[in-house]
This record gives sequence, C-alpha cells and structure tokens, in this order.
Amino acid sequence: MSIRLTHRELDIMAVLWRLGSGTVNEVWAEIEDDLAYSTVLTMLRTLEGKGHVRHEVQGKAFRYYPVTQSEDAGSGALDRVLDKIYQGSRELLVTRLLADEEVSPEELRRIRELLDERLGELES
Amino acid sequence: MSIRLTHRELDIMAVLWRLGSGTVNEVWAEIEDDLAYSTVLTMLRTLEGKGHVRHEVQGKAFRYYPVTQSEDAGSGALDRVLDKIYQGSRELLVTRLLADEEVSPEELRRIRELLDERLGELES
DNA sequence: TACTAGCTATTACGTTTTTAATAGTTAATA
DNA sequence: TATTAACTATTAAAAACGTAATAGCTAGTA
Repeated sequence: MSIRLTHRELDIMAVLWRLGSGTVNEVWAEIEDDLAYSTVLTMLRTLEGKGHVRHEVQGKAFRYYPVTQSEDAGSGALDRVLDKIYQGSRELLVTRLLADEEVSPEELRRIRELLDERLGELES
Repeated sequence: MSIRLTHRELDIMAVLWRLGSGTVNEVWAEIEDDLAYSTVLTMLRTLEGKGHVRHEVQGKAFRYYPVTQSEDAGSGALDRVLDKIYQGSRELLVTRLLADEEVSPEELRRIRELLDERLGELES
C-alpha cells in the first residue's frame, strides 16, 4: 500500500520538504493553524516513530529531516484524487488544474513544452 | 474551509459519483474492500448527516444521491496535493502526472489541445 | 394471516488522530 | 555555582474514524 500521511502529518511534512529541515520551533512557526508547541513536538515524534522523519541533535534542540520524500507521499495522494475524483482521467484533472484563473500564460507554456517533450519521446 | 472527506467517505462518494446514485446494496457491491453491509449503511448515514448525500425511498430500500459533487470535493483535495506536495507548482504536478508509463500519446495530445485552447483564450 | 427476506435503526467498541498540559533535562549565564 | 531559558519526555484524554453486531420494521408471499 502506498504511503498515507494523515492531514496534520502532511501539514508538517510539507514544512520540512519546503525548508529542507526544521527544529520544533521552526516547524511550529510555519504551521498556519494555531497549535501548541508541544503538539508539534508530539507530531514530529509520531512521524519519527513511523519513519517519516529523523533527527539530529543540534545544540540542545533536535533538527528534524524528512525521510519520506514528497514524491513518495505525493504519488499516492495524487493517484487517489485521479482515480476517485476524476475517474482516472488525466485530462479531466488537468482541465480542472488549469481552469484556475491564477494560472499564468508562462506556466501554461512551460507545461506545454513539457508535454511536447514527452510526446517527442514517444514518437521517436 | 474546503470540503474534506475521509478516506472511506471518498471511496463511497466515488461510487455514487460514478453510478449517479445507489442503494446500500449497490454501493456495497461496488466497494472493493470487504466491508460488512452494515458498515456501508452506517457510512451512508454518516455522509447524509454531514450533508454529502441525500436519499429517496424506493420500495423498501433507500436510494442515495450525491449532494456534494466530485468537483467540490475534488478541488479541495487537488489543491491540497498541489499546495503541500508540489509546493503550488502545477508544472511539477503535471510532470509527475504524465511521467506515468501508462499515459497514451492520444491522451497527451488531447491534453496539449486543451492547453492550446487555454493559451489561445489568454492571448486573444 | 403468519412467515420471511430484505431493509433500516440502534448501539457499541477498538483504533487512530489530534491536541496539549506538565514534568524533566540541559546548556548557557549571571 | 545557582538560575533560568529553551528544549525534550511523559502522560492524558477528547474527538474522529472505521467497523460491525444485532434489533426492529415492512412488504411481499405461502
């Protein structure tokens, strides 16, 4: 079975993926919701117990590093969305993804390039 | 806050979205995992309590209809994946989505068309 | 009408998740 | 050295999830 992070676990992993690493304090500061410091601490220990993060001692604090990478957690989540919501249709998913007003033409172009590359590979 | 279905709730909603509607029996038959009939029943009642489905009496059975539509639940889930895993980068997400070996050239072409349309809109 | 198959309603319970208070520890510092 | 600020460790416990047994109801049918 694919890796399955809980809601809150994902919030915390996301911070570590973004920062590369973080102390409890750093993670706590980044989390949007108003959690207690000790809650974040517990969460990180839980994640460590599950093998998703590891820590090194840094002064008197622990510095946590992601072990599970976003890709590994991501593919499961994305596949699930693709399967359950968009019934396996990547087109539907992409349609929805690009329907957003905020997508810039530049981003669209880069994505098209990406597609062209991929198509080139297949046709050669 | 966006709609947030639990894992199992999503499984069940996915069936209803696909079939359009379903009795407990029908949903139960479609769910892959080996659940007790009463579990599915409970789940549907829970979903009804949360307003995600409604039912009509059909003979002696209930026929359930989705109230929450896949798009509504989907955007939340997709946005979350986009945000937390791919750090908001649609490119990264699309890259991953199309990296899959199983994607056919036809599908890629259709997606490219989709992109071209969208770009056309923006440029005009 | 009595029976029964097929449903729904009720109730419960183990597990996981989430949150957090508070106790203990340690490294710097007055 | 005594103090304290900044951490980690321990312990609880409420809430959410997931699962299912069993009781109760009802429409058809023998």
